[in-house]
Amino acid sequence: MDTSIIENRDAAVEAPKLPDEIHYFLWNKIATLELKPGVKLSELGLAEQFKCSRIPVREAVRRLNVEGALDSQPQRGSFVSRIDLEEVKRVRYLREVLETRIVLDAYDANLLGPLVPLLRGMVRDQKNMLSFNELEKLTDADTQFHDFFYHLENKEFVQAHTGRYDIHYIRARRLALGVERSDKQRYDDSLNVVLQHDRMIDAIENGDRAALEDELINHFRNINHTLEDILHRNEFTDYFHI
Amino acid sequence: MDTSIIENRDAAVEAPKLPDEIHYFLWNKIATLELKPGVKLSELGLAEQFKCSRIPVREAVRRLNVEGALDSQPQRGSFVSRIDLEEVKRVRYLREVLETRIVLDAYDANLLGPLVPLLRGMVRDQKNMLSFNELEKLTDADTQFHDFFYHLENKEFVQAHTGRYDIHYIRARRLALGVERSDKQRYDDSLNVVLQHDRMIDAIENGDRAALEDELINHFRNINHTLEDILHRNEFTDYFHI
DNA sequence: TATTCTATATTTGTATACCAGATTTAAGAG
DNA sequence: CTCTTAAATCTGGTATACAAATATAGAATA
Repeated sequence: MDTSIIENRDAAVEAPKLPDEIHYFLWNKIATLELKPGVKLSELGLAEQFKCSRIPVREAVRRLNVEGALDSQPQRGSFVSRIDLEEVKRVRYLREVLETRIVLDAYDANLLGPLVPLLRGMVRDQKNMLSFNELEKLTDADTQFHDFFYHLENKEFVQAHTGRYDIHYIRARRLALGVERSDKQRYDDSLNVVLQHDRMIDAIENGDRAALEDELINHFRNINHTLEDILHRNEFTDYFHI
Repeated sequence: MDTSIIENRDAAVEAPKLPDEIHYFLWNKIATLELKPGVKLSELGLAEQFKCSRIPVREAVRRLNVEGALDSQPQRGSFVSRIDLEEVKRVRYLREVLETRIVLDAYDANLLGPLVPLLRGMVRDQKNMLSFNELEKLTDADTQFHDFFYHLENKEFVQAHTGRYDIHYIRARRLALGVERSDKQRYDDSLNVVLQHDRMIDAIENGDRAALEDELINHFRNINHTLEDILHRNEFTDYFHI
């Protein structure tokens, strides 16, 4: 009896399938704007790049189409989608409603008061990053600051609906926060974000629920103002849809 | 990868494609429970059914996998997914937060007061359907009643995040409201729904915002109770995951 | 009878080939 | 030099074929 081969299907760590790898690769390239909106790709070219046939490539491409990252047109090609501002606005609204509710629920459950010192420390770190002009680190710290509340309420799953995986929102946020803007713009925006965090904690400390809600809603509307500013300056207009 | 060639033309010629048709057909069959959870399909069998090759079928199947409607396992087959109760609970939470906010926003904008007679008429119609035991019509009327508020606030897009296209939530709702339950159960549940609608309008009429919010939250939690009831009776246990 | 082994059938994953339509290129007329 | 037009090229859509893994049914065995 052959007992050398132990079959343990459930515990087996499945290797990522080829279409998944291709999808992941392209999604990241698109999300980071490394592949610019409007750029033309072709299934055959991708197949050569990944040294496989068109079939696995095609599966990844079709999935990217469904996700809105690619726009494939028969007999023309597959194009990196332009950023859909309406979609960004929709996601921003969802984030305003859902994340505001989660923070306020934590507030109403009296979870936030005892955490004020911890939150102050997080914002203090953010201020230090700002003073050292570590804006990349600050962006990550901002993300962590917000994730903190999701974890506090065990509502991590909601993040899937607040733009974390939305290719349009992700690219808009990158444009708004990333290296595409000038150093002064990035510093001003980052300072604004940190000051907003400070005022949120003030509201928590003061027991001012309405002020906390206002600060939250205003905070999530930042991206609207930044995008309007970018479009007003006619920067990156070819990155956007219409 | 060539990123130098930027295609500026965004032609938009839409034609119904074979994979889309197959996807739509299967999605509906699954959503209506006509294809029962756990049933095995095969790409080749579907290809024969649709009189085409496996390629278009495969595209539809892969998309259904991403959407959670199918679970394809290599060299085993493609199985209609069982209903994921955790996913249903997640979607129910999103609906509670988002739809409650939308109705309360309309209330705060003083849009609902003048509409009380209209809302009363809708509920009166629902009561008539109930008295004539037209439960299918009543289910549609319930959907319309809720859609009314989305349209009032121009937030139709939010419906995409409140279960309208979630295959697990849709099937759970169908089990909870549909012909799978006994006539008495369906009548009792429907009566409960209509009475809840009535109490919402009462709260609007009385200017009792807190009561409106409570009724809304309670209303969206109905499905939890119904599903617990179904599982407690050991009905349709093979429809659910674990 | 119950269990194990084996040949066969089934199913998904992938490669290759071909098609139809759109685009690009280049030749030719004015 | 510009415009027209037809051939060449590129691209996604589909069909067929094969490979690898799994399931199934029947035979062989204890």
